[in-house]
Amino acid sequence: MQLEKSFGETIRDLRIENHLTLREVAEHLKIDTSMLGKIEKNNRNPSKQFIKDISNLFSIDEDLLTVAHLSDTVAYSILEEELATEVLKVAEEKINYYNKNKANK
Amino acid sequence: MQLEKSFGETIRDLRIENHLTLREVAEHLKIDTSMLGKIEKNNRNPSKQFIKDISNLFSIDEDLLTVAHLSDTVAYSILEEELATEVLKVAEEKINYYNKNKANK
DNA sequence: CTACTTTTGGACTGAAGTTGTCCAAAATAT
DNA sequence: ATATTTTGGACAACTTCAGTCCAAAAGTAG
Repeated sequence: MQLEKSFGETIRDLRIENHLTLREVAEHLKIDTSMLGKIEKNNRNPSKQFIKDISNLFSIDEDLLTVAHLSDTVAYSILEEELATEVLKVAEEKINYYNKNKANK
Repeated sequence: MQLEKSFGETIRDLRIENHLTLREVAEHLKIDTSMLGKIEKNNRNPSKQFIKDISNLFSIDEDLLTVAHLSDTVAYSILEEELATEVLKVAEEKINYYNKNKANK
């Protein structure tokens, strides 16, 4: 798994590897070229539909891109905090606690 | 550390332990009573200033409440995702990567 | 150099979300 | 029954975000 690569970098690299331009990919996905450019530069968020479509286009696992995107969002939201690592640890405990309780509803 | 307690529950419990009403605490913090009630119910976000002030009021570590709040936000944002745990793992790697690179700027 | 294509980013609009405030109903306590 | 506390709806002001359009900048090729 490509650890440090952002969602935008990931899909840009995929596009380059496939020798496509922004315009071409945007046309396939039926979105604005400028929009795609911004997503690649992490200046706009990809929608769920976008992730689904582009995964499909490049035949790559949708979960992989979903994780790339959501982890970007989470990381970015606490990047400047000294307590970031602690925050993640506690967040994980809360999620586990939530899922545990959801199980025996 | 109180794992599963949300930020709101945490400060509500602190208030009850200290035998104070919403109105009283709100007055100390110079905020609207209704606002405080909503924060305790996790229906509104605490501001940084709010966290600072209420930590001060109850003489508890500000970092503890900050972590409680931020972990709530992070957990809530990915709670419904199957991939939540994976997301947190990758987010942590991204944060470490970011901090590593910040070190040797 | 010129013509063409791609990439980048500013500007804008409407939609969606957030904050803080006020008020009144509901719940609780005296 | 009266007081107080708690809850939550409604609202305006404000911020944020998505998506679109356009033009300048950067890159490519003749």
